[in-house]
Amino acid sequence: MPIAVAIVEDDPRIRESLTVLLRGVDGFRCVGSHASAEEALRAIPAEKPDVVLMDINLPHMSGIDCVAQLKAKLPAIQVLMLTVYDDSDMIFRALTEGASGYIIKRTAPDKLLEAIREAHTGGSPMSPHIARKVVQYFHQRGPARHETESLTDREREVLEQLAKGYLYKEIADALGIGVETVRRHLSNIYGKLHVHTRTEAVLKHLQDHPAAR
Amino acid sequence: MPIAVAIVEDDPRIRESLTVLLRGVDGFRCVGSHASAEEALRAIPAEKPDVVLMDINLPHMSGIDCVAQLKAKLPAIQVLMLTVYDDSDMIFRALTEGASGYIIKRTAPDKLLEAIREAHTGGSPMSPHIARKVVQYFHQRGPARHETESLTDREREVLEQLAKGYLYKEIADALGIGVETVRRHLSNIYGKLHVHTRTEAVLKHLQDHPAAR
DNA sequence: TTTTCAATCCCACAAATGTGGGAGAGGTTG
DNA sequence: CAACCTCTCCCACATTTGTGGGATTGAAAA
Repeated sequence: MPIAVAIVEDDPRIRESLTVLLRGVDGFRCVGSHASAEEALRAIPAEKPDVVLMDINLPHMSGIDCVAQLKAKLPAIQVLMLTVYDDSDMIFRALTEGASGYIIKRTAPDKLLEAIREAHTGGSPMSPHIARKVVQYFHQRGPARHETESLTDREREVLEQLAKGYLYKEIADALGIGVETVRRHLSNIYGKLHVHTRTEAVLKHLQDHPAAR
Repeated sequence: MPIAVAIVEDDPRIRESLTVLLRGVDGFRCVGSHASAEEALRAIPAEKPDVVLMDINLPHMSGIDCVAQLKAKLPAIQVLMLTVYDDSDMIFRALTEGASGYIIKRTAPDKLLEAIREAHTGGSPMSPHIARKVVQYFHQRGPARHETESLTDREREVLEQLAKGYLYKEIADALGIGVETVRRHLSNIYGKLHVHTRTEAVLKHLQDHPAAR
């Protein structure tokens, strides 16, 4: 069963060469190619591709906005961003909007085909240079200080609720305890973390738990 | 000029097979292989490898702590985590501690060599499955809502300070205005963001500015 | 010009938060 | 057993934060 691929790319030459590439290789099927985000949004739901190759720089609506709308309609679809830009902001925006991978355009054909295969099997292919930008995001936020290590399990639960923005009353209800107890826990937590305000405690929590929200 | 590689891996068989692989291929040079993090920390500064292959699951000190100490001593070194685990927490901790890439162990030899090359040339090779975990981190935090768009420039400045955990007094000093003005701004900001507490506002800010902080 | 709006500040009141004290129940460890 | 820790709750007080009502200035828009 070949992988159904749709292309969204405004440059006719690139669009053509991608189509030809996909037609000429076993295991792939090109089910559509579109010159604009608007056209893609109209046609793709009917084409039911497994993977979409999406240029970022499209005439009216950007590829990023197109991903957002496409994923809203078809959550299961895998979108690979295909671009010449390696701007960090673009990368993060595309990823948060639901893109599965991010490939730079001058990637060799065999690598591109491999990327499509990987995206289809649940992977997230990224050009090494792009991946580095993503990794730098984690480097930049600095190592976890593990300051929340000294907290007890219960205290960690309280802190987690606190980091969601709940009031003491709401935390108490969520954990099935009294507000006074929440206040007591927080007091102890603040002491251990060497902070004096709610926001500081939340920031320390977020630093120690990158994945949490 | 071959790429100098050091290995940190406690399983003697895997360590040996990696060493043999690197010795047998042009363009690579194995400058050291170590069975423990402690041994690696002692020896690697003298071996001056370009790239370190680091197992995560080491006997005493974990590979993650080893990366942290290694990067502290030799900031320019590139560390590739090599592991069987694809636990999200492990991945994020390794990356924040300074690892450049993250490869699962059952990767084919030619892919592994390519990963080492990529790491050496400034890329960040990640197994597709690992990359997907990283991408999911961005998906999970959801698309930026752009709710802070309606804020004025000044209000955005205030919110940014707020998100650092400062007291109103400190924000006022930082911006050279009165506390009353800060309170007024915050009041307006809360109205626009439809929140009623400091923490909720900070969370919205962080959602709109992933890279911030 | 009139109107609108952002930014600045003041006041007052209510609500939420931070900090100190104490205390009892249950569990673990030496 | 005694010492210690965790979790639970109560009280009191100070501080910080949230909300409403004003008011002035200056710049930009109608």
